[in-house]
Amino acid sequence: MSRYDPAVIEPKWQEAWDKAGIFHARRDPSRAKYYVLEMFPYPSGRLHIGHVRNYAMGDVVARYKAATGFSVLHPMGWDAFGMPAENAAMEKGVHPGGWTRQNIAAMKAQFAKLGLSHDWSREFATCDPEYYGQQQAMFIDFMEKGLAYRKNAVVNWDPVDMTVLANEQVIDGKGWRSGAEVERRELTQWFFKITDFAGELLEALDGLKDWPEKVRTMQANWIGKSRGIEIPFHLTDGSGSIACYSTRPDTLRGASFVAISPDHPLSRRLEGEDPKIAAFNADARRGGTTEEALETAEKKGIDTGLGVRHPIWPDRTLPVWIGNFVLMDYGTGAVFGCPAHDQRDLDFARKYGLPVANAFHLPGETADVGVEALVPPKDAPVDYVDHFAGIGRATSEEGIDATIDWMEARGLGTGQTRYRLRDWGISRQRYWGCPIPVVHCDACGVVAERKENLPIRLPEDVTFDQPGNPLDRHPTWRDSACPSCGKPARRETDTMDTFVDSSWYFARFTAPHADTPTVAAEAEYWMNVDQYIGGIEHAILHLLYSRFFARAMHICGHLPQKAIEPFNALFTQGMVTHETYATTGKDGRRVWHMPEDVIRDGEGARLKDGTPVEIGPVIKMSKSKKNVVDPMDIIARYGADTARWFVMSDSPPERDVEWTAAGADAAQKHLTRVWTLSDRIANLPADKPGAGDEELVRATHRAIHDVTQSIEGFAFNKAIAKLYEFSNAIQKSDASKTVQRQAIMTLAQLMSPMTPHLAEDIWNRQGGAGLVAEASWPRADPAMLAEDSVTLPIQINGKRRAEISVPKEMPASEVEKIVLADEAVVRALAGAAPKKLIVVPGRIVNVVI
RNA sequence: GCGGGUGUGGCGAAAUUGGCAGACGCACCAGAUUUAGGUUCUGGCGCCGCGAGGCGUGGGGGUUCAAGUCCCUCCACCCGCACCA
Repeated sequence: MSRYDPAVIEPKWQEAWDKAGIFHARRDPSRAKYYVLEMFPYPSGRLHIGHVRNYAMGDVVARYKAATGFSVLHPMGWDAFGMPAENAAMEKGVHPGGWTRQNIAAMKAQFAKLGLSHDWSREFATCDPEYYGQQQAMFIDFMEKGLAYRKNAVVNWDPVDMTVLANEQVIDGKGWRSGAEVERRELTQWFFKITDFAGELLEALDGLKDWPEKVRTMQANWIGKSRGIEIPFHLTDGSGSIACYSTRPDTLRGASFVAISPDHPLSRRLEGEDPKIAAFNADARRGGTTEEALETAEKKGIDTGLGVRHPIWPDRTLPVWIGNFVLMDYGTGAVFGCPAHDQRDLDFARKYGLPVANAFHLPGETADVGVEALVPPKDAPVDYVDHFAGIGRATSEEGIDATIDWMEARGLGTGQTRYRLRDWGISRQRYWGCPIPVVHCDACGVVAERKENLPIRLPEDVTFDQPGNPLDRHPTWRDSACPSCGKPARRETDTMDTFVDSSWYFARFTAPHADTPTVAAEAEYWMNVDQYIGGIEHAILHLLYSRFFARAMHICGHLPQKAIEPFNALFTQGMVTHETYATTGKDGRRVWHMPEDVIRDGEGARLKDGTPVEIGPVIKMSKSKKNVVDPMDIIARYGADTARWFVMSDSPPERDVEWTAAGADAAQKHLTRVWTLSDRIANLPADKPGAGDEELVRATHRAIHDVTQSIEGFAFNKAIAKLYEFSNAIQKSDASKTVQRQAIMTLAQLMSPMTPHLAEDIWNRQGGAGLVAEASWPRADPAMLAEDSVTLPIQINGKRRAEISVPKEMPASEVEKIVLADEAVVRALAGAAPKKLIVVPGRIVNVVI
């Protein structure tokens, strides 16, 4: 009698797969391809359980698709540039490259233990010069096509670390690392022209049928299309005009002031003339850009003393204010305020005593706005007051359309479609990123490197003992020659945002070591990614950037037209959560404890030394709350198959799943049971008489059908439930050895996408040919799915009262006879005839009395 | 504020086109095996009720022979965006 021992069988089968090389993707035009991709990890040094869930799901898809005959591409690599490596360099004095390489090696060893069907022959890290050199080549292509350009921009500047910070790295107005108050600085930065594609990126979302609705909506909101009109308001002093953008020109009658941003050119000019304005603007700029700061920020303004004429009624003069709430980088940086129909304008008007006049009323009402602005839904009819285009009762929607037409026809404004989306600033004052391949020449200006000089490699000899970008203070790296005139020139020392690296890696996997970014034949065959799997946290940035990049790559000839939407289907998996455990320390502060240090019994929990522990909410695993489990510990204790089985078993894949020791124990018990069952079947006498053979054969086909359907529908939890059912059926069966053996082998096959090692071992012990990983997916025989007889529930007035068993094909008239003769029905009818008798063939019967 | 989503036993969850609510698993209860068990096996397990029976898918209303599923309305929670004119 042997025992299920994952520690023995898992390495064994991993080695067998490796030796057979079965996960190497090969371009095979005679077969349909399937490209499944999980978002590649940042090489932090350790896998976490969320990775396990993500890759386990991808592995189910990859192994299933391979079994059903597809030529599968399932690659893996490393998103290897980024801040943590530089932080490690600063804190521990190691080199970011060495640190990253070590982490990659460590994580790769961890990956190996999971038994995933990745094609490691295509592995690369984004910090490989071979990879980022091609990225630099594309940057030059983008420059030539006008997709990459330089401009001045206001950025978050950390004065201590001396670098630009992304918005996400600014917390409460302070640098996340240094804690220094972040300044807003104007710097010349590189941008990608994603705004050129705003409309297309928005419209194409409709075609992404296999993306989560949520992600599509989030992207649509992010792109933020609006339709409006730009209206010049002429200054009364004749010195020009202020262009205001509005989506509500129908409310022009109620305009009572114009507000401009502190960063508006006019505002800047006035700063030099009026110290009070200078002070106001400086104060406004200091205000943090964090959500909290914005939410609590008071709407403040200062009267410039200037006036503008109302575009419709030129004899009316509106004051021009500077408002701290007016954004320079949306619209024109200037708005007209209509207090009656905008709450913010109303608050502002009340505060500074500006007039409030309705542009419309709700039908049947005439009262003017008080403390609450009147903003009805855009499809609700309103009665316009004294409208210049003669509009009476109309919806706001209609009012806006008519107003724009009327004003455009008279040259009073220009209809416009605008987007919130802004160009993607990619410059980072960092060492550990892809160098931007340009040089600065005193004579020629900014010049792209020659492609034959690529890759522009990062220098190895750098120090991190001072803040700022080591590339800036490197003695020789910056020295270069101008590719145009040959004179001495300086290299660009900014590197690219790491989101650039991850915006095209999926395309690079199709030809990972080519000396061009992609290879046409490979991209043509393998693109698109058929199934992409990752976290919802990338719903906007990564996925939007990738969609932009695919379009830009297509324009530069690096991807076929069909790949401009690179991900056919997207799946966002839920997180792995865990209970939290806390005690209260001497200073009254909360002390968190790791699950491995806690003994959970019944309702309570205590530390291993007996101290009672408070059980906290089930939340995403995080280092700070210490509610983490290490996948390597889990594998050492339970095996990879148990970990994989459990993270997919309890909850639907898109939902969070709670990791519990009890759940993991249960998963392992079940796998042990299946293994033992296989062992028992193997030891059955060959001439064992078969009782219930047909029943088990039917159950087998039913299981094939149900599990296949569930995997196809990304319902791994349901697939696992069906597998439980099937193994229970085998357990209870008294069929002949041949039939039981067939059933357990089918079970192994059906389990193989989730628990590949166990499946392989059972397959092998039952004498299956070759590797189960290479076997064709079983097919359900439709004849075996059809049942001969069905159990029909009988309802009386919609309540279930009895059931009958009838042949499946029995005509309704026959069923009716049986139903009317049924004891419960006879009793309920008490001699009367039913009002109605509904027979849904094969389904249900309802007797209405 | 805007947008998206979710509400089903003690818990995680199932439930083709409207057709037996609670599959499967966890926890729990009972029994058996065991020197012992945080083992294994068997059975039970929505709620109320001794029972007959009644009630049950966030609340209320509606359509239907029949509603977790369709319609109206209200509530709660979660997520995303948010001074976007």
